[in-house]
Amino acid sequence: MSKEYALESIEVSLSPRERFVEYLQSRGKRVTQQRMQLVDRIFERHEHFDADELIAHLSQNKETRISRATIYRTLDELVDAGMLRAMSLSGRRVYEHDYGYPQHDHLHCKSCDSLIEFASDELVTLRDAVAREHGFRVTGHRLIITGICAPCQKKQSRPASPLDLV
Amino acid sequence: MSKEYALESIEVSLSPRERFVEYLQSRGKRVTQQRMQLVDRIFERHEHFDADELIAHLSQNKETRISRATIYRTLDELVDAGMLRAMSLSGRRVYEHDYGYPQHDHLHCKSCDSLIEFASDELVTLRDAVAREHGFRVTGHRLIITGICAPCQKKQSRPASPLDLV
DNA sequence: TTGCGTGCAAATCTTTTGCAGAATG
DNA sequence: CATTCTGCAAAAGATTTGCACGCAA
Repeated sequence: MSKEYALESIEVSLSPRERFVEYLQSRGKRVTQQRMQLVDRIFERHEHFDADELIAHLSQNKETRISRATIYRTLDELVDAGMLRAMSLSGRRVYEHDYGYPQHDHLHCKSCDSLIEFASDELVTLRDAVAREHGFRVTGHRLIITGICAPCQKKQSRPASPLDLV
Repeated sequence: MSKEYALESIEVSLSPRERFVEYLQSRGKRVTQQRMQLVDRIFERHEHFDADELIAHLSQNKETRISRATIYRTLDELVDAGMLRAMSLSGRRVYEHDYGYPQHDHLHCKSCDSLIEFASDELVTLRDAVAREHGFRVTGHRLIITGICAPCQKKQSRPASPLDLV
């Protein structure tokens, strides 16, 4: 998974933890240890991750050993809360921050599987224009540009993953 | 899955079947009944489909009963041949024609799950500009705009599918 | 105290794979 | 005739679910 960050984070008034607590309470859901450990862990640093990576990291520490089921359930809640975005890459669900982080899209390298972020206002303008033509009410979008990143071009085309699924 | 077509098909010199045969032969692969029945069926009409829909359709006819495994294997070959494109929507792999059909992107309605196609040259220009800035060599892209389509807006927001996964 | 949440294991769902027999070149 | 393909069933990988018990409110 990518370790490249292309963008600066943006200012938010509540910490991710506070924001999640607010969300849970507004829905009559409980503020549990597991949920708190998960938000903390997830927003500790900005990177793309999947459920397995999260489980692997958390289970290193005896204190934060959380079951698979709970992790999947909590990830869904964070998506509902609008704090995470999910996309699927090669059949696997990948998450990224959607709280305290600006709208952006990705360049996906087929060779090393890294994700490079970029932001484009023009894209949003274009998107809205297309939607308007179709009487479509936009709630979001996802653009993934696939190809080979600069470092991999130098390394000379290494075999890419078999299925170029996005 | 969507039944809406937004674009006109484009002229191609070989029929999908001929094109696939050419591909198979160029790779020393065999032209089997199953493969031929599949290309025929798939290119019979332009729509988005997944492996299950294909299996369901084909097994209605005793003559074209093809095993799941062969269907998956052939879909991969058609993708390799550049005749189909795959994307994943809500965790399921969905295919569409990439032969005899122009480059395009989609509006995806969260309410009725339909896919509406649109083509935009500007988008390609924008894509190439972004990639150039990053020294990225583009091989393709996928843009999915999510929201609510015009018909669904009228029907008044019906509950959307739980996971807005793209 | 009253449920909601968690962990566990089993169940699902989708796609992949090993292998023996069938079909193609 | 030599292989490649296919079908079957089992395997694999990811995510979901039922249920009994524990914990938050």
